[in-house]
Parts: sequence; structure tokens; C-alpha cells
Amino acid sequence: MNAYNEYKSLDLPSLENEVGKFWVQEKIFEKSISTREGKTPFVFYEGPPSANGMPGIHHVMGRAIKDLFCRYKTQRGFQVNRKSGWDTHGLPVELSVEKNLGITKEDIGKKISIEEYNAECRREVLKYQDAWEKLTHKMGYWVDLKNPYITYENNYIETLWWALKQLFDKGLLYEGYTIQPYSPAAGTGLSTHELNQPGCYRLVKDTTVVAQFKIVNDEKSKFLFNDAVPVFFLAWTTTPWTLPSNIALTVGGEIEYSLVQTFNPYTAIPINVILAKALIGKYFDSNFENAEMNFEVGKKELPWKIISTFNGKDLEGIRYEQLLPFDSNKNVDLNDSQIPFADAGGKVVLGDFVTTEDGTGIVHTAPSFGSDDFRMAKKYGLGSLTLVDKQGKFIDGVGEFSGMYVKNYKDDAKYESPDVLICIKLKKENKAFKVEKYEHNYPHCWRTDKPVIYYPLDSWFVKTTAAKERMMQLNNIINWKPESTGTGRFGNWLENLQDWNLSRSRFWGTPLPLWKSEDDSEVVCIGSIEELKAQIKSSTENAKQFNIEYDAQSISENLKDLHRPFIDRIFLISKSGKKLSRTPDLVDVWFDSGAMPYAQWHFPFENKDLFAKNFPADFIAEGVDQTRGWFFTLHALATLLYDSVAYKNVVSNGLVLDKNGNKMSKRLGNSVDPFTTLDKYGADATRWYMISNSQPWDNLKFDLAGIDEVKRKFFGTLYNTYNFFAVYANIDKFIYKEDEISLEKRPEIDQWIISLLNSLVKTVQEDFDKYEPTHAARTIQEFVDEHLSNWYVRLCRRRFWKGEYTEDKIAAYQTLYTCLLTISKLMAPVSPFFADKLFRDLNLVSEKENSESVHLSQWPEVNENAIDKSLEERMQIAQDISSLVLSLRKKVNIKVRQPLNKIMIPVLNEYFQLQVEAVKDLILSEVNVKEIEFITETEGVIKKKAKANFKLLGQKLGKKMKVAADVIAVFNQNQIAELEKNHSIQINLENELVEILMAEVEIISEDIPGWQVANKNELTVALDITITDELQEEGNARELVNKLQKMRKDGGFNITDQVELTIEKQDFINATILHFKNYICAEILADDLQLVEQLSDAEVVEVNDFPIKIILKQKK
RNA sequence: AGUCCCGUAGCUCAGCUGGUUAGAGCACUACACUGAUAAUGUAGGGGUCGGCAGUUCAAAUCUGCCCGGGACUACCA
Repeated sequence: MNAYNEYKSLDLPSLENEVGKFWVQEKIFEKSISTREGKTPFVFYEGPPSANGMPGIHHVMGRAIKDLFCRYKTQRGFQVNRKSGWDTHGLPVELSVEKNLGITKEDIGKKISIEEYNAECRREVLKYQDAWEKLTHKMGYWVDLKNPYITYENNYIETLWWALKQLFDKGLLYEGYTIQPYSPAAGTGLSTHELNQPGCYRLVKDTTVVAQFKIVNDEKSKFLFNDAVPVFFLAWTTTPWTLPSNIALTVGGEIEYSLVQTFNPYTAIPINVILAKALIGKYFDSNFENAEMNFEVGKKELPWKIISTFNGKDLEGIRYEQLLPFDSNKNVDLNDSQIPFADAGGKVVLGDFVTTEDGTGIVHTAPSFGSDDFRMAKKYGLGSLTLVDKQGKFIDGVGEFSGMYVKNYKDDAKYESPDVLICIKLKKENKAFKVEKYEHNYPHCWRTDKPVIYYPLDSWFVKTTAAKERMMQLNNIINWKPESTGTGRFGNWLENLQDWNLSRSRFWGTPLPLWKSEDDSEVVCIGSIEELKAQIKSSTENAKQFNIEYDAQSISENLKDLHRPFIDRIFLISKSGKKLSRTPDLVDVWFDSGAMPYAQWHFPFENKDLFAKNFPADFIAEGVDQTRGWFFTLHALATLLYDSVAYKNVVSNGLVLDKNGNKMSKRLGNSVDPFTTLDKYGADATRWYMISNSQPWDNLKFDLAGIDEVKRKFFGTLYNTYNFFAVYANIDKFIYKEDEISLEKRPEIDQWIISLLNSLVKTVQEDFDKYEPTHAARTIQEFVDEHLSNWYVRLCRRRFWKGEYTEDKIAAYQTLYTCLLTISKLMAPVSPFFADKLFRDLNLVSEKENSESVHLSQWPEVNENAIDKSLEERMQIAQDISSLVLSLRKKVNIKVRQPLNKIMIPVLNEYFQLQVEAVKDLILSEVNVKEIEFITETEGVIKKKAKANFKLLGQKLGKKMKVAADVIAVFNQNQIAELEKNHSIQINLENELVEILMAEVEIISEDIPGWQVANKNELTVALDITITDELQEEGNARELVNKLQKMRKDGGFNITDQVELTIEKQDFINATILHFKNYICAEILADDLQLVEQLSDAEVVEVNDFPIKIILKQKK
């Protein structure tokens, strides 16, 4: 009892296992929240992971960041609730279910009912929940797994409905029409996610055409006509099947276009054409520019001539004739009515997306089949033509093309491509300028392998653009780490904000709570289950009134699960007697997670107070890939619903790459399994490595060797330091029962390490407050390695293992104990297991702290009075001087055990001398030298050197700086003396006298002629290397002690065992033993030392190259 | 294509409100130390600070352009 645990080796994984068990048994996590009851909350939101995939090493990274700030704030006294969550809806779940069942989307509702399908999804979605929970425990991520929010639960969905209803009531939810990737073969729209499946973009050869659009000669276009020759726009397309649906031509306003005189290559008819000047070379051979104007079909030499050149702007509004007029495109659709083509299209418009990289610089625009095209139609009030139906075939009334599939969707062996047929037709009609095969990347439906087309589909949108300005304002008060993600990536995204397309035509997700009449005239948005019940009730009455059959009882039974298909079975009857059916779309899963601040509490149906206390979040953290995902949806919903930010601080962390900087992927086999990593290296070393190696927002090149290094350098050193303390504290029975020895009564070195320790606490606290964990970890590591272990413990070793239990010894124990305990608190957020073990090993004996775990303890308070910068400075001087002396010893090959008489240090000011004198004893014992002699300038033995202070002089001298620096660098001793005496000196710079002040120059002592000298910055040290007989004897004595200590150790003696020593007389050693007998005995714990004439059965050891015979025995 | 991040020793990273000879750890080599010892100390080699321009007396640091790696968003007529 009451002894510090001592360890034989450092085994992080088993240590963590043990600490983890302790946390569970003693409910430490629960206590970390319950003991902060009533304290200021620090609100954290957990971004819900999807448990239908295995966690990866990058999840350890992300969660380490989340965990460390939550733990830190707990230590700072805040109450930090952490509700966990699971993201359960969405495409990935559906895809894996389909894969498992071997079905496709078309089979749903046919081979398998929606009910069974969704039941399968529900089972699938938490498939890896166990693995996730295991990882959570293993890595020490504290989050409340017992009460997670789960996005598929009815309560969660009900809150989403509430949120949607809020938006609906504010007029922020509307139905619109957009162009989306659509697979006619599968009969379904595709998400961008689906298009990004591997292999969807494929290189295909398509028939392309540069079509000629004949310009109408009118007031606007007359500048293009000067004879009877017809003038055409040239426009290129890779999808000729969209040409019958052409509505407009788009040109770039600032792009230069030329009117070119030439012939149609297929008909040899003389024509004038317009295309971008920069692209003329693509269609015309420069050899035939201005050639004689005649041409025959089949000839290669196509003559051409530029008639004029103008800007795209000049073409705006010019009209052209419909390229392929049919019955069905005489009129076009515009605002639900039919308008003649010429009134709603057939003209040139300006678009900023036009480039001169390929094509002709004039873009064929078919609003139904391209999103740019669609945008242009909206902007210019153009109509649209959709001459292709959802099966992917031309509708009736497109002449010979009617009923043809635009791509070979039915695997018809005799299939003829309308692309080709249209090109042939155009050629014949003098409307094609160039037809060729073109190879390009085109998206394909990953399920059917058939080309996707872009097609207009109905969708519901959130009108985020309405709150664009407000969202940007609110973004300014969010503290982004790094800042650039907020101002750059996120800010930019907000500036170019589009409305949020909510609709997904899928099965497993939150159903849109919208019920619509068939004629679209009535829409009801439902905001709660109660409301839906009320609607069913009023529907019953409405139904009665209109004699419609309505069985409220059986309809209400579908309320038990708010998913499809049950919800689809609910229909309503409006006051006007219309049947309202649910819009079959689901809500984008990002809405699920963006609404988690409300839905996790089933707000506003329950927990109103809880929500109020937990909104907005103080802190969230996710990968930078969430910028336009979760970070956006949280922000958008908070702005729209509450005119508030959703989070005040956000850390967006980078990716975890493999050690070569490549993205980890299962396919490449370079992904790192988090479980084996944690098993082998431990969570603490892994977490410490991740946090200390690179800033969270930089990508981490994950290298297992780096974890090893952290384990050795940091944990190894800290463990050694603790073990050192434990071994001696147990011997001396130090249990911190004595009163605290006041700082001023402790030796300088104790004051120093305590000063550094307080500076450390301050820095680490500031770093954590600023969400800069990397600097915090590195600073802690530097303190432990450089200062505590390599200087404090090394210099103080003797204080621990020598002599009586004096006040000095107690001071040493108290100091080291305080350092270790404080370190345990500072490192606890990053490496929670080891920190807790360290804390408890110390505290179980001392019982100084009343917390049973470091994670329940209070963050150390900074004692500003203990911080002594002047002391820190002089200890730095001591370290530098010691290092210089050691390097001098090395240079002349005199080992440290050999004492030397003196070192000499030139002093240039009194303060410096005082600083050195204060740490003199430390230096002398560290470098084993008897005395320090200070050499002042008056003795004239120091060679000095002057150096310009660039910062000061540069501002003063400007251009002359370089010359001045050169002049000052070669100042002789007299000049320096003059400067020191008068505090200024005149120098000649390019024939101009300039006064240089003392303060503008640094003077350093460079050399003491005649001595061994070493320099570091302004510090200079000389070493007297004369070894007198006396020094030699002392050196021998110390060497002998060293050998004897080794014999003790090899002989397996305990540290405290007393010994008896016998040595055979030798000329070499006699004097030494005579003079240093007491010293030797004290060092090796010998009661007596016998010097005898002859020894048999003795051990022979070499002392400074002389063999000495020795018998060392344990005293009985 | 746009936006953002990153590029400093073989590797991982500091330094970047412009200022003197650009630092640390790891790795490598040599030597030393030895009651913290699978630790430690000292010394050494190793750099066009991604490239090119510009601003300036002075640029790793500020500006512009470019190259390479990565992320996201969009598009490919």
C-alpha cells in the first residue's frame, strides 16, 4: 500500500485496456458529465457516421479531434454532453442492399415489395454498429452511445417534417424543374453520387455535327449581309438528337467572331458562316485563305476569306431559322403554354460558359437537355422543347424520327442511330458543315451500362438563395479552423449559392411530407404526426361531403412507420373534394444530418429546454469534404429556421493519406486498418502521433513508423521519468505528506522547471482555446523531452538517490511530482489513457487530488508568479555554456569524468554575469569543472566582433545598408572600443559620413586568444585544459567509482545494499585512494575500503588504462 | 474550369507581422557516457526553402504567373 507502481516495460495497448475497463466500471465518462451538472455547457454536435461501412483510420483522426476538445473543456469545468448519432438513410444503404439481394431498382415494387426492401435497408444500415462501437471504446472516444439519435426513427423524421413545414410556411419550399442526369434505360434520375461510381464515365465515339443555322436577314443582322449569299451560324454538338429541340444559340460576349466566305463542303453551295475567330484554324486550312473562290464536291481545297470580325455582344438577339422544323416543334413550351418557336427562341443569347476550346464558339442550346442550356432559357425567357420522352425515344410529330430511340436502349440489332440519320439529313439539306466521329468521355448509367441523358425532372427545392446574404453575414461570426476554409471554400460556395434540390426518387429515406392534388392546384405540407392525424380526420368529413369512399381507420394504421410504402398509402381529401396523394420523393439525406440540432432532441415535440440549452453548438469537427455537405446544411437550416449560426467553432480536418501521400483505398491495398493499428501501437500513441504530426487541416501522411517514434520519444521518455520518480520515491517513502515547500526555498533548478511548467500550462491552454492542438502537443513533448528529462532529471539525479531525506530531497520530489501530475492533465485530452494511468499512479499514493480520474480533475491553474523569464533565460545560458564546454572537451578528447580547473567566459555586461553566476553551480557540476572565471573587457584579452543590427539600421540607412553592414563587420578592436566608449562612431559610407549608434550594432566576443574557444550566437566559452596531478587523482577516483558502480550493478546488488571493498596496492592508484577514500566509500555505499598488498581471486578493472585488482562484496 | 489547401534536409515537420550563417526530430556516420540504460550526450555529412518574375537596401517570408500533389464544386456544347 501507498507505494507508487513501478513498471518493467511500457506496454501501451494493455495499459489502455486496463484503463478502459476502469472507465467502464467506475462510469468515469458518465461522471465527467454528471459532476459538471449546473456548470456552463459546452455544446458539441456529433456528425453522424453511417454504420453500413467499416470505420477507417481517418475516423480515428476525426474523432480524436472531437474527443480532445470535449475532454479539454470538461477539464476546464464545462459540462460537455455528447450525444452520438447514426446516419441511416440514403443511397449507399440502398446500393448495398441491392447488391446483397442481387436486384436492381426496377425490381423494387416488383420482385420485392417496397416494404420488404425498406425492412432490408433497416437491417443493413447498422450492420457494422458493433465494429464502430468497438472502435469508439478502443480509441478512447467518449460519446454517449447509449442514447444515440438515429435518423430513421419516427421521432427524428417527425422533426424533419416540422422543419420542412417551417420552410414551407415561410415560402422557402417550392417545386421546380431542373435538368438532371437521367437514365432512360432504367427510367430513373441519377444522383451525382451515382455518376461518380467508378467506370461511369466512359470514352465513347459519337457522331458529331457542326450544323448551319441560317440567319434571318433583318435590321439587327443586316451588317452580316452584303450579297445574296446566305449567312449561317456554325454550332457544334456531340448529341445531334438534341438538335430538333434547339431553342437558341449561345455566344460569348467578349469572344471575337468572324464572318467567313466559303462553300458548304458537302453541297458546294456558296455560303458565309460565322464562328469564333480563334477556331477558324480548326475548320479551314490556312493554305487556302483568300484562294480563288471556286469549289467542287469531293475537292479538298476549300477556299475561304474573312469578311469581317466582331464581338459576340454584337450578335445578341440575331434571329435564325429553325434548323429541323417538325410538327411537334412549331410551338415551344413556355410557362405552361405553347408559343410559336420564333416568339420564344430562334435567337442568339450571351452566356459566360462559352469557350473557344472546342466546337465553334457558338453553342447549340436545348434547354431540356443541358443545365447550362436550361439556365440560359430561364435567364432570357426562352421556351423549351422536349422532343424525347422518358423512355428515351422521340415523341410523335418529329417526322421520320418519331418513335426512334435516341440511343440503343433496347439492344436492337438493327438499331439505326438518329444521330447519324439527322446528320445525313442535314448534309443533304445544306445544313451540315462538318460531320465527324468524335471520342469523348460520357456518363453512363452504372446499372444498365447505357448512356445517360440530361433530362428535365420535377423536384422540390429549398430556396436557400433567399437567405444568401444572411448566410454570408452569419458565416463571418463562425470561427473556422483553418480560416481559409470558411472565407474561401465555404464563403465562395455561399456567394455562388444555388437552391437546394431536396428531391430524391428513392425508397429508403425521409419521405417528403407533401400531399398534392393531381392537377397540382392544392398542396398540403404536414409538420407533425398530430397534424397528419387531423388531416385524416378532416379528410373523412370532406369525403363524406363529396361522397368519396375514405376509410380513416385503415389509413391511420399506416402511421406506425413514417417510411414508404406506408406513408404512400395515406391519401387525403381536401375541402374542395380533391384527392391529395403524397409526392413520392424522398428528402436528400443531407437534410437529415443538417437538421440534427433539432431532430436529435425530437424538438419541438419534446425537450424544448434541452434544445434551448444546446443550440447553437460551440464546437463541431468533421473532414474538409463536409464543407459543402454537413457544414452547409447545418448552416443553411439554422439560418432559415432561426436566423442563427448552427455552430460557433468548426474544425475541418484534412485527409489521412498513406505514407507516400496517396489516397487510401481498398483497391490499392494501401488502407490502414484502425483495429490492428490500435492493437499494436495503442490508441494514445496513435492519437498523439496524429495530433502532433501535422495540423488537423493539413493532410496527414500516415506512417506507422511515426507512431513508433512517438512511442519511443514521448511516451518512452515520460514513462522513464515516472519510473525514475517511482523507484526513488518508494525508497524514501515520499508520499507527499509534507507541507509544500515554498518555491523560494527550493533550489534554482526547481524554480526553473516550475517556471517552465507554468509557461507550458499557459501555452497549452491558449493553444487549445484557439483550437490549435498540434502546437499544444508539440510544446508538451518538448517540455518532457528537452527540459524535464534531459535537463531537470539528469541534473537532479543525485538529489534523489543520495543521502538523507532532507528538505532539498523533498523539494526535488515535490517538484518532479508536480511536473508529472501537471503533464498528466495537459496531455489528457490528446492521450487519455496514459494520462489517466499516470495521474492515478501518482494520486493513489499522494491523494492530493480529489478526483478519481484525470478526466474529472480540474485543469491546472497558471501561477503567473512562478513564471520567471529571467530564470528561464539563465537556464538557457547554462545549457548553452554546458553544451559548449562539452563540445570543447570532445574536441581535445578529455572525458567528462576528468575534472578540470576552470572555464572562462567573456562578459560584456553586468546583467549577463549575474545571470551566469546564478547558475554557476549547475554548469560546474554538469561539465565537471571547478571554477568559472569572468573576463571583462578591461583586461583586454577578448577579441570582439561587431555586427550590424539589420532591422534598426536598415530602416535608417535604406540603400546604404549593405555597404554599412560590410564596414561594420570588419571593425577593428580600436573602432569597437571607440564605439563602446562614445556610444557612437562615424563611418564613411560612399563618401558620406554616417553616425552609427551603439544600439544599432551588436558586439560579441569572438575569441580569447591562446585558449580553446567555442561560440554559440553571442556566447563565448574558453576551457582550461591543464590537468594537474590533483585533478588526475580526482579523475581516477571518479573513474574507479564508475567501475565499482558497474560491478555493483552486474553483481545484482540492490541500490541500497552496503558493500565491503578491498583493493590491491598499485602505484597508480595509491595516492588517489589515499586522498579520495571518503568520496569513494560514500559513492558506492561502502563501510570501509581496504588497501592490501596482494589480492587473489580478485576482479580486474581498467581505470584510465591501468588494471586494478578489486574484490567487492555485499556486506552481511 | 473554378475555389481552397499543401510543396523547406533522404523522411516528418518548425520558421513565414520581411532582417544577419534557414532550424528540430527521425534516419545515417563517428565518438563518448552508463544505478533513467531497448535511455542519453557530442560531433559530422545532408538544403537552387517547387520554378520564374516583381516589390524592397534586404524575400523561405509579400505580390503575380507557372509547375507538382490533394480536396471540393461544376461542366464537358
